[in-house]
Amino acid sequence: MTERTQTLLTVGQVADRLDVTVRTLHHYDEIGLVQPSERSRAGYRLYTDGDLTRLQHVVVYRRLGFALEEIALLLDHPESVEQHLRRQRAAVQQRLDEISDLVTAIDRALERAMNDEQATTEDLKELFGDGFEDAHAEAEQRWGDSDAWQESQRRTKSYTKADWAAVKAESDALHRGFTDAMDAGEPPTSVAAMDAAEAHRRNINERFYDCSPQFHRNLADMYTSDPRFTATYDEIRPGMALYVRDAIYANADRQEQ
Amino acid sequence: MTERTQTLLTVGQVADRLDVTVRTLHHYDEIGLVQPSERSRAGYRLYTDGDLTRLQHVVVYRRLGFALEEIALLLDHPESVEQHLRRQRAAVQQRLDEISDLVTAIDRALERAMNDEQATTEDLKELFGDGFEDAHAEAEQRWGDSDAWQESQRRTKSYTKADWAAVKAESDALHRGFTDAMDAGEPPTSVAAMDAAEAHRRNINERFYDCSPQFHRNLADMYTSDPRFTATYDEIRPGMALYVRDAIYANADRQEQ
DNA sequence: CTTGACCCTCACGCGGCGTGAGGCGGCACA
DNA sequence: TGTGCCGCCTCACGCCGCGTGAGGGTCAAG
Repeated sequence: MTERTQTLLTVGQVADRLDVTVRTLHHYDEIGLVQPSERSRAGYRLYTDGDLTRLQHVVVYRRLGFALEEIALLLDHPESVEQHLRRQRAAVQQRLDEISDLVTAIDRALERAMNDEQATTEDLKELFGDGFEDAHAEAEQRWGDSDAWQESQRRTKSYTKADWAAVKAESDALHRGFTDAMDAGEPPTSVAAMDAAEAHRRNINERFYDCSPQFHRNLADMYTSDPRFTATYDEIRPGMALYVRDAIYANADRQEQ
Repeated sequence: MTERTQTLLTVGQVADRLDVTVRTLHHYDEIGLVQPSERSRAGYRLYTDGDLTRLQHVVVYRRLGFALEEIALLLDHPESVEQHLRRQRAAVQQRLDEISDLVTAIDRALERAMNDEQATTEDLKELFGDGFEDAHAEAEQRWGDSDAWQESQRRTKSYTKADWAAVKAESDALHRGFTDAMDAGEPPTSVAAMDAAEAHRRNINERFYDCSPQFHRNLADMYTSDPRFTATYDEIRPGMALYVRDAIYANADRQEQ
């Protein structure tokens, strides 16, 4: 018969042709996936056309996302290729879905990050007036070491302008809770006033830090002892600072039972 | 200030809540990504709410496909989140494209596998007549050890029904090459006959095995010495087997110069 | 005979955990 | 007061698909 003059290729040449690395060829050899049919006397791997064909198949299947072990199965049992392809298609389709979900998730995250980017000091001034910065600095002085302050800082750091707007709105609503009770002639010990106080406490819990009824009393004291807080409240309604303090105390007593 | 009564959670509890494994928590602790703020006297990891929050962020970013190292950066530099998100979106989008390419690639592969599944013996009978099986078996007997036969087997194993149909069509065309020359009164040594022989040789090269002009002579001998081959050819045109043999010899002589 | 481009064989590294092994701690129930 | 059992701890190796050297041989050209 004829002596087939095969073209035998070394690793480097094969690597170039099939666009894989030499290390990859070594690896496939090691695990027995594609072993060169021949070796030169010096031990060089020599790949025949047949080896190349097999390798080409491996490369294709790899691109289709098959694991090397599976590829070995496929090459040795060509009859099961179709089944495998179906399964693979399903798996890849699932990954596709996951990733496209992922893209929309990232998009949503981006949207949030863009629309609601961290509130700037400007934003806060706009919402709460010029005094905000000073008040904040002083509060830091006075309460910076406390757990409550630190937790508050941690939480509010990530507040967006929208969040702060909500805080402002909630704050206004809480004030209305008190003024409504006042205007209706209810005493600070009335249920309406206590409910307003409780809403206030819960809002602090929600937005800033854990505020127990006991701690709420401390706040209440501050509203009457610190003239700036007093002024802020009394500007809304004369006597409101005192009213709020008493309501908070009444509520704290109620809550503790 | 108030004693915040934190709810401290052990690894197992955290794992359940955030749907990660305990090992994952250990890992994050090891690499310093999320370290529990506290430990019990016995060394149990105890996670605070703050730890949980951080962990929650990690879990989200992981789902978005970030590497742990990147996540550490993101958590420590929240201002760069948007940039990262953009980059990540681009990367994920690219993967999405790749994978959807992959799906269509698999689909094409599936289509091929379905439409062109390996030709069955039935198909071959249909194309080449009932004698095919016997002829094949005998050929195996006679030539099974030869390189040419083995290479032929290797190649034709993956031939589809469509391939075999093409082989049949090519074969018919080659026969016509010879009969046309015969009908035109050209001798087997004519250029037309030699060209037909050369086309025949090249077709074998293409479809079955390396067929040198020298080896082609062996085939030619077989066409006249084996009555079944003779019959096959002579059925097309009386004297064709001989004509073909001579044309092949003439062509082989021409090719060798 | 040298040079430089290849080739070889170890053998470790990476990312993100999985999966034991071997040994305490904590809590319920007897 | 034991006794189970579950959960926690700390090593430490394994996995996949190679990347990346180190340390040394081979081969063709000049």
